[in-house]
Order: sequence, then structure tokens, then C-alpha cells
Amino acid sequence: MNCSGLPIAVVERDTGIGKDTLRVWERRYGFPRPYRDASGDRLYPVDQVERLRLIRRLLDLGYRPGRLVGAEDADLAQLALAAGSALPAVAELRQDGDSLAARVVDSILSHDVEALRRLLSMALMQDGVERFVLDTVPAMNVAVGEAWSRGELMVFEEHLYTELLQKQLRQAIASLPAGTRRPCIVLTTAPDEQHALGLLLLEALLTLHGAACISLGTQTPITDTVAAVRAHHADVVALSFSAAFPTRQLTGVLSSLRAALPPTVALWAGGSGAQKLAGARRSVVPDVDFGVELADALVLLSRWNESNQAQPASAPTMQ
Amino acid sequence: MNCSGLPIAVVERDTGIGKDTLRVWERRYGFPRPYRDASGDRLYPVDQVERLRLIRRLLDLGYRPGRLVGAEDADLAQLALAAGSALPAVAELRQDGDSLAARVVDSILSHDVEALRRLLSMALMQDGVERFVLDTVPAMNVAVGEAWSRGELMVFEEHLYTELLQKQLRQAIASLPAGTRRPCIVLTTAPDEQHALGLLLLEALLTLHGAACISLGTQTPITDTVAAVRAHHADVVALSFSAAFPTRQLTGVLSSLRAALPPTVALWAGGSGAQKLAGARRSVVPDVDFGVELADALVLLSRWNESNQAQPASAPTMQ
DNA sequence: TCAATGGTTTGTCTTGGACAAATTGGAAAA
DNA sequence: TTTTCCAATTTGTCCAAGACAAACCATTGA
Repeated sequence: MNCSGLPIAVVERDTGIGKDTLRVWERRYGFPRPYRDASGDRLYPVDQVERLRLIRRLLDLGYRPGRLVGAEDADLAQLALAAGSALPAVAELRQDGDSLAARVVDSILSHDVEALRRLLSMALMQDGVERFVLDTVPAMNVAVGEAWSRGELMVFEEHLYTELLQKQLRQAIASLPAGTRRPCIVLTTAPDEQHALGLLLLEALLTLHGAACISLGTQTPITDTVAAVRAHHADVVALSFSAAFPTRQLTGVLSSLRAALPPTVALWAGGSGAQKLAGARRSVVPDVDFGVELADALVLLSRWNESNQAQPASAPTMQ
Repeated sequence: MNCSGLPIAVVERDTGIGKDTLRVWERRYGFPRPYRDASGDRLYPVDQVERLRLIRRLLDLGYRPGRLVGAEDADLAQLALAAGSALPAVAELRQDGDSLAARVVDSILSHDVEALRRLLSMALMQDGVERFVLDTVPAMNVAVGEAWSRGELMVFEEHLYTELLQKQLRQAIASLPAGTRRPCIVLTTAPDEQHALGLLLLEALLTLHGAACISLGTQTPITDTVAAVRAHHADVVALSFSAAFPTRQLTGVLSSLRAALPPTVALWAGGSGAQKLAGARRSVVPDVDFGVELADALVLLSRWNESNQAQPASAPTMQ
């Protein structure tokens, strides 16, 4: 008798789908269809939660709920398959990084912590910080992301990969001389964005090029980001958005931040979450610089230096 | 005309108080009392949000909502003051660490990133990893926590402190030889617990004592923690709970994890969040080891080693 | 000092309705 | 053909008031 199921609050944080949304889907599309406990509360069976997770992945890819939530099982499976093979449009990344990224995924799947640690460490040594951040890590992330959207990866495996990669990156940042030159850049993420990886990549890159970075970690309230800028006399605020960040919130966060910030302070938005909006024709927030890729941060940095070259802050000489 | 206010969703994530709770407080205690926009949606003025934040702090300290939410302004302010001076019951910690902790708080408040970095780095060098983790960091945290509950610290200042301390700790961990001995310990936090600091302290301490640590970072779903244990043949799961973790969830998380885990695998719960439950007389989950302080982790570790040194691979007698 | 009892507090869940913002499809204009 | 614009639809979030179980508190009895 497997009568057990998960209460709505657990499903909400497990899938990232709000309570209200879960209830309204049930009313409109007939899915999910949870059991009820003795007092009438919803209890979601694990397989329905599993399906919700799949729907969430496809939603992030751009499909619309009406197409997914009410669909047949077979239909959904087919879409998932198509999504897996549609992604490698960015296959250019996989020239020589291919074998490394593949080996990384392999070591994740075989739960060989030591091998994974060694791979990451060696890649960093071999490539140097700049190539590691700009090419190697994105290639690995694409490979891991593909495996993820194919459903091959479990959450804990992705967590472990992220954790080890973060360790490696923080170590790299610590080994760099602390940036002292202008611009002084405050780094953080929006209140609902808890992915720290993009932030770390950005910090490594900018520190490498001599900028003074102040990282506040993830999820700083907007009021406090503004206060931090004031306190540290920062020149730039850089926000990182992951693909999982809800698009509807993006415009709101950016425009209210832009409004609260002094006009002399630049606002940069990057990460694959920002990319969605950067491509859109309309509703782009004015006076916000969008970086589609990490390399764009360097462009923004040198452009800032040009605009403010009263001081001799010349081009960085890397490598 | 400053008619603007924050919508309920923003207040929820800014204060950590759920939408339902905000509405029911309004109904029961008459506070908060937000405006409405044209379509009847709540708009919370900033000063009410500020008060909600204060209430949240006092709530974390153990006060009950009925006492706080409906109280007079003066009454609330007095409680806040009392809370600030009531904390130093743990004043024993402040013998010689006092001057350091005070200097740390000073450099946070004066926004001197370099000074703060230097202080942390020097303290680590001087004390060594073990004393740093067991004494110095807790002393600093107490000092920072006091300043926080007195309302002297802003969120971004606390974020910056946490971020720099994390950098320092991760560097320390990286400099240690990776633990290889048994027990193999999976480290993570509950799905609603996003504080990584306690986890890092634990990882540093256990790694220092030779245990093989696998950190999954924060907020791993319970299912995945169990899967990670299976995949890595771990002997122990260690969870870290901050004081901010909602007490009502604690028992649920621990008992469902305990139920899903093989009985041979030990479950350790630590951090100031777990402390609340460890002190309580009843409703303690069976077969879970509570660590009130960090030093208790070492006790648990050596106890585990004693119980399992006779038969290296066969049935452990952990209970 | 400790365990059991009963009343109160408190957070979360429920239903069904409503609505604005986002998205889409197609017609009209360049 | 491509772009611009408008109307129809989709979709997430909010509201109201009621209900209830778990947590908490204070009192009683051993």
C-alpha cells in the first residue's frame, strides 16, 4: 500500500511551481490529480511530481503550459526527447573541449569524486583562469545541462558537480591578486536567484582583469544592493541570472533597481536568464547593459574604461 | 506623492513571511495594514515592511506572534532593545576573541573590505583551522548576530561578511589533504535551509580529522540525499540548520530522512537550528544524533570510530 | 522534578472567483 | 515580403473567509 504522497508545500519547493499554480493547473487541465488525506489536503504521488519536474524542464525551454500540462504521456516523452537533441545547436563549443566535458559527465555519473576533482583542477591548471572561465566551464555546463534535460542526472549529482566547481573557482579567485583598479563592481543576484556559479565566473574574470570586485553572494534584496553601492562608492552593479530565473520577474527587478540606482552607476545583467530578454525586441529596460555571454563582460569592462579614461586605466595585459 | 508600496509577493521574499501568514495576521491582529491598488491587490508601505522585518528578528529569538504583531510601537522597540542586551549570556566566548570580533564588526560597519579580509586571513593563520573553526568563527558570529538583532547591520553587510568568511573557509579546506578514512560523510542542508556557513565549518572540521567528506552544498531534496548516500556508500549524513530554519519543519525533515535512510547509516543534525529541538524534552526524533555545538561533531566522529573499528566492513552498531 | 491533560495560539490548506500581464494569431500597412 | 498593430486567448497571481492540525502554554497529579 503506497498511499504516501507529498504535501503541496513540498511539491512547491521540489518543483519550483507555486502552490497557486499547482491548484489552478489541476482545475484547468486536470493535472496533477493528487490524493487527499483525512482532512482534505492534497497529497501528490511521486510519479506525478516526477512528471511535474519534466514539465518544468520543458517550460524553461520555452514551451507553454497549455501544450504540456494537459498532454498525453507519449506526447510529453517525445517532446523531452526532441528537446535533448535540439539543444546541441551550440555544438561549436565542443571542438576539443568535447572529450573533457564528456569525461566530466562520465565521472559525475560514476560518482567518482576524486576523478572529478582531478579533472577540474587539471583543466584549470592547463587552460589558465581566462580560458577556463570563458571556454572550458561553459562547455562543461552545456554537457551537464544536456544530460540534465535528458533526465540522466539526479539533483544530488548536479549539486556535487556545482559544489566542486565552485571550490575550484573560489580557489582560483583567491590565488589572484585582489583587483584594486576602477571600476569598483558590486556583484550579486536577484532575490529569487540562488545560483552562484555565474556570479563566481564573473568575479574570476573581472578580478583577473584588475577590477575591484565586491561580491555579496546570492539573493541580495534590491534595497541592500543599492545601499552597498552607496557604501562602497561602486561604479557598476553586475547581476547574474540563470536560465531557471522566472522571466516575468526579470523586467521588474531590473527596472526597479535601475530606478533606485544613481544614473552614474552602470547596471550589467548577464547569464542565460538575461539572454532571453536581450533577444526580445521590446520591453528591454533602458540603461541596462545585457551581456549574452561571459566574454561580453570584458567588452563592457573595456568600454567602461574608455568612457572613464580620465584616469590612466589602460587595457589589461593578460597572459 | 509617495503612494508606492510593495506587492505581497515581494514582501514575502523580503521578510521570509509567507503570503498566507501575512494575510492572516492582517485579519487577526490588524497588522500589517497595506493599501490597495486599483484592482484591490495589497500594497505594503516600506515602513510596515521594516516593522515586519523587526518582528521576524524577534520571532527568530523565540517570541510569539501574538505578543509582537499586535503590540504597540514603543513596546516593540523596547523588546528589540532588550533582545540586544539579553543575548550576551554567551559572554564566556568573548575573553580574548573579544577584541578580534569587535574589530571584525567595526570593519564591516565601516565597509572596509580589505581590512576585513586581512583580519579573517590573519586570524586563520594565527589560530590554525581547528581553533579558528571551533572558537574564533563562533565568537565572530555571536558578535555579528548581536549587531544584527540590534538592527545595526544591513542585509548587504551581513552578506559581505558571510561571503568573505566563506572564501576564507573554502581556501582552508582546499589546503587540507582530502580526507580518505572512514567514515564517509555526506554533508548538506534541508531543502528550505540556504545557509552554507555551518556546513563549511563542519566540512573543515571533519576533513581536518581525516573523514572523507562529500558536500552537496545547500538545499538538497531528501530523495536526493538518500540517493547520494547509496551512490557513495556513505556512513553518515550530516545536516546543518541555521537559527532561521522554521522549527515546525525540523521534525518532519529529520524523521522522513531517517525513515528513508538505511538503519546502518547515522544521521547527525547540528547548528543553532537543531539546538532548539535538542533542548526540548519531547518529540525528539529517534536515531538522530544532535550536535549542539561544533565541537560535538568531533565527539560524534570519535564515537563512530569506536563503534566501527572492530569490523571494518560489516554491520555497524549505530543507533 | 517530571509526565499527562486541556485550552489557546498559529501557520497552512481549502474553494471558486477575478483580473492584469504576457503571448499568440492574423489582418492591415509599409 | 516584412513589419506593425489589434483583439482573443492563455496564464500566473491575488483575494476572501473558513477550517483544522500541530505547536505551545499552563495547570494538575504523581
